[in-house]
Amino acid sequence: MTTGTLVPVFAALGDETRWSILAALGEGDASASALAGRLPVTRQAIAKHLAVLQEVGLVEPIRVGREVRYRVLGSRLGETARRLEAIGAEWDRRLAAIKEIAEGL
Amino acid sequence: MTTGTLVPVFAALGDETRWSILAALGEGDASASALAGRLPVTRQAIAKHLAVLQEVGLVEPIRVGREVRYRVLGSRLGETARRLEAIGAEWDRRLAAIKEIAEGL
DNA sequence: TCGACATGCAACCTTAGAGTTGCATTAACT
DNA sequence: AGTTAATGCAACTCTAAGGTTGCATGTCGA
Repeated sequence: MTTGTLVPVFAALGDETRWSILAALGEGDASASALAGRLPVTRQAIAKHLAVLQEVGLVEPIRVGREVRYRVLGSRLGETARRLEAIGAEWDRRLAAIKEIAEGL
Repeated sequence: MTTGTLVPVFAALGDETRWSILAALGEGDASASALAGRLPVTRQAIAKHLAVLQEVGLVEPIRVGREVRYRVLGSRLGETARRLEAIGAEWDRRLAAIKEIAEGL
């Protein structure tokens, strides 16, 4: 699995429209044109967003005849979540250690 | 705990400089001025970033005399991670369901 | 009280990105 | 082959965000 850098993934997840796209894809794989029918933005705008999502591995393109359907990669979301969880835990550990020191234990 | 919207948190985490700040704060609480001494950006730029991080609950201000130190809230990172994990799991469940249907099970 | 250091506020610059329109291209289907 | 519907590419607009400089305000300490 492409464990690329984490920050761009968060940047990709930091946009409401992209979450709308992900939500729409949750109903089933769909093409940029199909998504444009359901969302209040242009097909080209959606195409750009899909490119961003694909870039960070959150989505996968699948050619079906003359169209390109996209599928959400839940595993990537899970992987990102686990890495974030690890970082959060690390901070808690540090805070606990600092607290002990502060309390003279 | 302020379980505000998720997207702004990701947007906040989607910037390299802010991660630098979080990393620096990992060494211990620090003020904007102190951070400016360690990072290649202005104090004011850091102040803006800290405002953003505080806005989404990733950081907490603590007045210490005439200065304002900031502390990372690891719990917020953990909370965000769990919510993302849940979403990822949900997607995996959907994909599994779709696969079953596709295979005629 | 006065100087030094820290924060707060405001105006400004510059670029990245979200969105648009328009056109070219490719590929399915009759 | 020709039509239709999809994608791909390019240029353009506009706003928000990251960053800067400058100055005002506030507060600790000698």
